[in-house]
Amino acid sequence: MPELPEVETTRRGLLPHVEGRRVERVLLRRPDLRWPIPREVEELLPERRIDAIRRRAKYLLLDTAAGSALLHLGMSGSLRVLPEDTPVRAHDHVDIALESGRVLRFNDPRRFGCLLWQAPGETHPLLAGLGPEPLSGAFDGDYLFELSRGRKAPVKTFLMDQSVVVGVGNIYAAEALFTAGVSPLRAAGKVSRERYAALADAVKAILAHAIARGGTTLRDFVGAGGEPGENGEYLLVYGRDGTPCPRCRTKVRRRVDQGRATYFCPTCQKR
DNA sequence: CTCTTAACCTGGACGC
DNA sequence: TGCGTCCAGGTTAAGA
Repeated sequence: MPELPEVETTRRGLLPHVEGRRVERVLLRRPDLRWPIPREVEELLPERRIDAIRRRAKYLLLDTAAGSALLHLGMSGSLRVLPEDTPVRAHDHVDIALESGRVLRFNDPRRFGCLLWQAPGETHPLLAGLGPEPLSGAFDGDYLFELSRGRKAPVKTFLMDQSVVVGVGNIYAAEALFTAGVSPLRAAGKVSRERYAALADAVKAILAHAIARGGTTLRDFVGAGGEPGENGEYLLVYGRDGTPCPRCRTKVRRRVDQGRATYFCPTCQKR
């Protein structure tokens, strides 16, 4: 579920409640999510102050002097700040209780998310090899153009490859390709420099707008205060097969490519 | 290297 | 009401 805007929305919602707070205790209701939760989470996090909450790609890092808790929301995860006596619901897997009387609660029905640990000064293997942040200056059309030469895989797959650029998932890839007028099925290596410039601009604009609207909620996602994101109402093609293209009124098409549903306008996206 | 596919897991929607 | 099938925002591991 959560792509960059949803993770960033979560980070911003957690910030005022979590940053600078001391952890009182950690409660694991199961020993694993996608992977086993390392012992450092239980052993090193309690009594530590959370100095900062950072986002890298779709990961959140809770920084302490002893190291950083590394979280990923997977497809269905959410992190909320709640009063500590809030009743537990299904799939509430982890509580990080704070001295403030509130609890940071990790809920994840499908358990594709993870909670790992990064030692001070180290880079977790999952963070090594990630591409640039899409909202940074390191990401632009020329970067995409140069990196894509010779690539035969579809440009949508290329755009969702976290070693190419981070944070773009199935929803925002479809939206950006539509906005840039690029066919999701075109080989990445066949897209022109001009189209990549438009695509990079579209990625930046679409992600920034989605963050401003608190992310997209299709099913599970809620922000740190439990509120759904409002960006779903602004999607142009994702999930809208059969409805008129907002630009030319041709019916938006859905097809499955590389095992993922993709949505596009066959008239507007030919390049 | 690049690319493709299966796998992980649960729940909701839909057809019969 | 119940059951089978398909689908879902992500990522990795394994194989070609």
